[in-house]
Amino acid sequence: MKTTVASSGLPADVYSAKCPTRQVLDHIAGKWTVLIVDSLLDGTLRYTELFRRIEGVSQKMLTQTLRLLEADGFVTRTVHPTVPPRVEYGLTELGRSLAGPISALREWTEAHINDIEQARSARPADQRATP
Amino acid sequence: MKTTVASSGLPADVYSAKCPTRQVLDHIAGKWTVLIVDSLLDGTLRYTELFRRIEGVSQKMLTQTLRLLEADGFVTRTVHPTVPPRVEYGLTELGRSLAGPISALREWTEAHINDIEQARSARPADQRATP
DNA sequence: CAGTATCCGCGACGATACTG
DNA sequence: CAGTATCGTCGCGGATACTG
Repeated sequence: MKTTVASSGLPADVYSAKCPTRQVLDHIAGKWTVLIVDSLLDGTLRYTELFRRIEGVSQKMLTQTLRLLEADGFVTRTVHPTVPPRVEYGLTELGRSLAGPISALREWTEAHINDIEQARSARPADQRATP
Repeated sequence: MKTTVASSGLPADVYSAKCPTRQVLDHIAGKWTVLIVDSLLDGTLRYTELFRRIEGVSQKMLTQTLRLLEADGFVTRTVHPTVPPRVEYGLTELGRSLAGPISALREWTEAHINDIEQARSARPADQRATP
């Protein structure tokens, strides 16, 4: 099924540099995006919970990526006006739909890591076709 | 199913900063990776064919990403010693296995672009929980 | 054709400090 | 707790030119 982009009337095509799908792919394909969306699949999490769960992320990148995901309509941000403040992040319906492919990518990586490490160590010479 | 990383004996976990799966995720989650792997799903392509198909990629990034995918064992590079040279890129078995989740991501993006653009324009105010 | 090689700007990203 | 704000760097990535 081919989708037509409503705003432009052109077909959706990530191979086209000008197609808005390309920019969305850039967002989705970020490493922090994968880890955040996958984290929220099991339920909402607070800012600090995300921060601790995703090792190596800086506050800046976590906040930045969350804002981006919010703007794209993947993530909800709920502020509880308590003191101290409590902010819950969760997935929208659209976000849950995205979480399928995203989690598949994480699972694939964890499942095939040994194949990959083996390929890296057993670096073969260039294959040369015999004419 | 939980995978154990052979080289370290630790469980595979992309949330751990030191786990090799994290680095692999970084490679896989690159935008050019998605477009290249998805392109090769239908069969081998020559360098120039990839270059023309993936709008906006520079020679440098195309070559660099191809080398990375080759080192990780996802892509084969076959040089035909003709003149002019002919270099064919294809997927390994591991690469074809990766192409499933990757293509799902591309398809999801193209299918949901209108939902996303709608979410972007209809930027709602912060949801505030009523205490 | 299928790449290297080189230069370089600029934004991604991390570290640190501060705040409602 | 959940962020901003600010600064500094580092390497991503584009542009251009050259080669087997």
